[in-house]
Amino acid sequence: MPRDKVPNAVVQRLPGYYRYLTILEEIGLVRISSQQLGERMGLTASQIRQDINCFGGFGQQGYGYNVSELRARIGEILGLTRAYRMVIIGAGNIGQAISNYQSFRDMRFEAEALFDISEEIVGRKVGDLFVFPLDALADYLANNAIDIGIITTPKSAAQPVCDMLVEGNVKAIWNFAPVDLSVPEGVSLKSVHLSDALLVLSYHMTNG
Amino acid sequence: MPRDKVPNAVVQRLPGYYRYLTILEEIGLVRISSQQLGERMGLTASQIRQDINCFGGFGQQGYGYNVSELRARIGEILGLTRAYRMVIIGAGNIGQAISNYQSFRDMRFEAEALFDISEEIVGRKVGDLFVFPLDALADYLANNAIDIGIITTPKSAAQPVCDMLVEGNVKAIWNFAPVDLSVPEGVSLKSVHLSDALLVLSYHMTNG
DNA sequence: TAGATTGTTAATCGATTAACAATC
DNA sequence: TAGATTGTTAATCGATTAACAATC
Repeated sequence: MPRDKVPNAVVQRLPGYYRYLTILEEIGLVRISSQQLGERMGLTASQIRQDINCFGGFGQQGYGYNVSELRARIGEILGLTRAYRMVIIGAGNIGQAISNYQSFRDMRFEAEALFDISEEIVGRKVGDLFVFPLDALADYLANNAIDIGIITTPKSAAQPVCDMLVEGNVKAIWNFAPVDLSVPEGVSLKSVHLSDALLVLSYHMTNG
Repeated sequence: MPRDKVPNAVVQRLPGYYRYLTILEEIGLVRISSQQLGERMGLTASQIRQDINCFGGFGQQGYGYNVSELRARIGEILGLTRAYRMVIIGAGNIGQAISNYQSFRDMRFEAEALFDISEEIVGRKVGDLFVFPLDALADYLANNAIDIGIITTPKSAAQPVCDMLVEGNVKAIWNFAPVDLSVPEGVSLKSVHLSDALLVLSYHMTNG
């Protein structure tokens, strides 16, 4: 039912919808109109109806949307109907932070192993996860169907690690190293440049 | 020279320009054309010229752009001509990761103190930073001109902490708690919802 | 039924791309 | 000078908003 050229702008907003609808469901709200949802999320009612209608009519005229149903549908569209297995390469601060992030687990994005090259940390545990040597990564990927590889290594290691992940049939890569990686067609890649946000803040502090 | 209604899309790309130009300068490249820069960054030459011309003509016909000069100009526009003082509220994994992030320091975004409520961590050091009790935040802000407050607390604490930061005259807030905060006019706010990126990845893995 | 609100088409706005004269 | 590449205007594309008939 999805597909059919969903505009990129809409895809980027889906996680926000899911987040808000989860909160609304938690507080026990049963129905909501595009108008009300728009006020909370800072979008126009019109835009919300347009967005949702990319995927078919989940609403009911004169009533609005059923919160739980809409949340469930958007969850399906986002692919949240199954668990995702993840490994993290780089057991530094960011790697550790991500491995412990509760909200990922709540949505069944499950980090199951850390890999690093540092003698100091290999063999230890971080939270409940073992830290394996990087040398063991290829084998691990060969024996486990990992969906997502998360790269939190320094710059220089990022592309080689990325290649190992691709070789090991990972379907998506989430990169925190401040480099732009190249992946073959068919592998999804999302790079996070944390400092970009700081630069936008300093831009706004400086100008207007 | 800046201002004059710089489109938001352009502002969002400025950190990327700065990042690429820094790399190009490091490898010793002296000049670059919009064509070449576009190939590296995955943008069209036309877009690059449009973007740069929001701020005035830094290029030279028949030659292109001087890498160092263009980088310096964009740095100025982004407000990187001075240091920014930062505090981090929440000394958990993410707070610690951010306090240690070398690339922030390189651009003179300087975290100088952590605050937390946990007895266990208050009074300790994380890297070179002291962890102060949250109670000490108001005083600290009164006695130090802090530019940026970074919130890495749990959800429930985020809005109260945000209010304290605003009260203490912080100019910008960078929020990692998974809530949408409200700040008065004049304070910049950037919320990072880390898991959104995972959801976009699972969307792409699921659909096409 | 009458009132409310969706689904959807049309109008507007903003951002990207194309084109080319200006000029180094 | 001739060649290259910018700065800038015009054309296209995509995304947002407005409007309203369909319908619950």
